[in-house]
Amino acid sequence: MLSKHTILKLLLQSPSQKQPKINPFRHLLCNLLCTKNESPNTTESAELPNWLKFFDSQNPEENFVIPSLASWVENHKLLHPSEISCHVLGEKPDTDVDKISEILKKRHPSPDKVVQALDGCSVTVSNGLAEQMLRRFSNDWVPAFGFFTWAKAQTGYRHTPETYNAVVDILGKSKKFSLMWELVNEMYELNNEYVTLTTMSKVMRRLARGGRYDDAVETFRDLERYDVKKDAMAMHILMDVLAKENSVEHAYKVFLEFKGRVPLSSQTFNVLIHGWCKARKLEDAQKTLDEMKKHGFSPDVVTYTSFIEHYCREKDFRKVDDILKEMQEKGCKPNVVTYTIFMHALGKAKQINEALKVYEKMKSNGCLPDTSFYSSLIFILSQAGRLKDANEIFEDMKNQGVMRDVMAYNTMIASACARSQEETALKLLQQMEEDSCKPDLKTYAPLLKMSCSKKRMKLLKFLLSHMLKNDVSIEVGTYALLVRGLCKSGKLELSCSFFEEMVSKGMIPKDSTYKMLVEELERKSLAKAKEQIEMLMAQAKENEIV
DNA sequence: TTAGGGTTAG
Repeated sequence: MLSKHTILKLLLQSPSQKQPKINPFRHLLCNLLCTKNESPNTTESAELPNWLKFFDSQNPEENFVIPSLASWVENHKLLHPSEISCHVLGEKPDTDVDKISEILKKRHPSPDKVVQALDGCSVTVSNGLAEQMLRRFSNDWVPAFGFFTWAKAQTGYRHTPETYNAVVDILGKSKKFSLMWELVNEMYELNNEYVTLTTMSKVMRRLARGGRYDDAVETFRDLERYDVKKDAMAMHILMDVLAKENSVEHAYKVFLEFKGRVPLSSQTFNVLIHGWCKARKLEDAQKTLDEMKKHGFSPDVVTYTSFIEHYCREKDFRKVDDILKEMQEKGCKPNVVTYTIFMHALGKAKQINEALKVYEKMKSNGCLPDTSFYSSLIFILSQAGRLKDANEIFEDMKNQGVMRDVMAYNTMIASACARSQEETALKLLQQMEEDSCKPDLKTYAPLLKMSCSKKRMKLLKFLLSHMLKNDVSIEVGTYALLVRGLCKSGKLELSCSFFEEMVSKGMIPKDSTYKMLVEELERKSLAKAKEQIEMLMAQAKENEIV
């Protein structure tokens, strides 16, 4: 029989990377156990692993699961997940995390220095702690890698494949490719089951994003060196990565090279067709479609939707109608993704009434809207200035049993910020927390922008600490936003300090950002500061070459 | 892990 403590621990573990935020079912069960203060009876406890499996197999965004959940949440005063883990499991609230963060936040010049700084700090590392720190510093490879190295040396602690994968990704993101490879090799030597397709997908994606397409392909060719199978799934991932990172040509080359060795499916062709469409190479997409048919595969809803997306991008809505007609003739039903793309494009093209007609058509075809669909709808409505309608849809999502995800919240927050409605925006941020919906960078961007333009420095400070608390790591775009925003509001000193922080993290400011700041310093005759910024920029560019 | 996600500009 499992103790209550063990049950809660099980519930609080994040089941997978795919669901970094706590599954609402788990959340709910935790609360039931905590608030009722009853020890669960034996049958329930024995059943728990099965229940967990069931919960995790449910997509929390699916429609059918939520109505009952929503009313549960209404009727029970839910604790925030962090409160559960702190108070019920008797763990200290966040002090270890804060302690390490304080050390990591100081700008150390190298991972070695980070290790030195961490040495002697009395913290016991756990897997949860490591995951959180790596998330928190995921755009900051020096402290992340330093922490990782330090943790590895702690007695009684061992990194999981997940933390290894996280660091592989962080290094790849910062284009520290040789360090990244060293780590992959280390993983494999440590345990030949540590390196998986998940690991290698990250490697391939990061290489491709860095423009190293051939290296990504080479990684695939060499997969078996790490005991990872070179199967259709791996090939699809590689092709998808290449196509998404702007080289569908490489994806096609991969297809040609391996099509005789790996079983093809409609997915193989769909990846390519989507890639060609995205690259606006319609003729090639068409050719691949012909090839698909030759191999005996009929175009499916994914295939058609890729073409629809292409015509939406071209704002050729007549062609979209043609394709929809063809789908109907072939008995291929559009789904919620198809409708979302079409509606969103019409909305963006300022044809809001046409967009709403798509919504009506979808409903009449018995296709249920999902979270993403509603988010899109809210977006186009607020873009069209129909705030009341947007708000209504946002409220209605709950009643329809559809979870409100980050995107829906982000849209609402951005819309409030665009209208300088500080209070509304912050209330939404708070509501998000209560909904245990984790904010991301896009949540904060409009808020940060607003606090810069309104010269609300206290709010800015609050937001930055809020971000840290939520493990949202600041990246180039956010810094650019802060530097420009503060510069425009005449907060030059602060603007400069963010510029400096950005460079110290190895990020390269955009020329436009740099120019704006320098010109402003010039205008205010702040020669010294200007010199400092020029020096930093030169330094940043130098680092880029190395 | 085949398709949907908003510009950082006045």
